[in-house]
Amino acid sequence: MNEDAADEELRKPQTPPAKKRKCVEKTVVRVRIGTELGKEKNEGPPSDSWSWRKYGQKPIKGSPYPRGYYRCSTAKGCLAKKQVERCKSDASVLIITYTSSHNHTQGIRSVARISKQTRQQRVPPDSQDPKHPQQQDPSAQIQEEAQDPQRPALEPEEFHYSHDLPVGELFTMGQLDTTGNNSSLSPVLLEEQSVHDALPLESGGGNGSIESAPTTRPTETEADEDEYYDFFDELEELHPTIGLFSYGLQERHHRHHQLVL
DNA sequence: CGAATTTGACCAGCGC
DNA sequence: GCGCTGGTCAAATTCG
Repeated sequence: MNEDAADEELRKPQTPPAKKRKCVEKTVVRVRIGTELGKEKNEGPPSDSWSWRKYGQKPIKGSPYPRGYYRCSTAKGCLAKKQVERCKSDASVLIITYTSSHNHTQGIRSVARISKQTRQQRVPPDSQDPKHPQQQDPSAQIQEEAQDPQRPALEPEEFHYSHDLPVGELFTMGQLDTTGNNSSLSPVLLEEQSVHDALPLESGGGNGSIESAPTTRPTETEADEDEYYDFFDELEELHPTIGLFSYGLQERHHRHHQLVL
């Protein structure tokens, strides 16, 4: 009742609805997935801590893949939205654009456990079933949750989770224009880009490693590469979540190595 | 049967 | 001012 009314109010405000293309807080997250996923649908909506309801899909000019529009359905009246599309240059990369903020909180934090399972099974995240959009892609979940700037007030636990991970080598944070034209960034890297028209990126707060982390690794010999992998294996022993990250990074690293060769 | 998804139409911002 | 494009709505359809 009230919620419906509130929802209607939110959807039919006195101010223009959210059709504005400018001055919208956006956060762009790139998530590497498998390539098989896209053969049936645009993409399996990557999971995160919220429920999303799809309300539209549009073909995007210049991209062979349509863009899906999702609205947060976790809480009624939540204005959070996200757009999911595939990178036109790399179909295995999902580009998720978050807009607006959640007006609620939700704590689902079991990444470490998931990551361990993922490693053990060696099942690539692309095996997710498009029919089951939620809670399917732990790596995507991590990568998405590593940001979430639209969260109005991070709970201490969430804050710890989001910033305590040494994800600097996985994420490249930076600005990009709202067209998503970020050709200056390496296509083989998972990337997280915060586009805050009003809010500058947080560079302090102990997570400076993210920004200062290298976006590309120096050329390595095969011995170095083995050592590199061992490093991640050890990391995983120390921290399962890191291990999950390392898995993705190893994949990328290997790919990069092949490209170099 | 209710909820979620699909899909075409409509609307408004933006570039030329 | 016009056309293009992106974003949203809402009816129809599908799914659990």
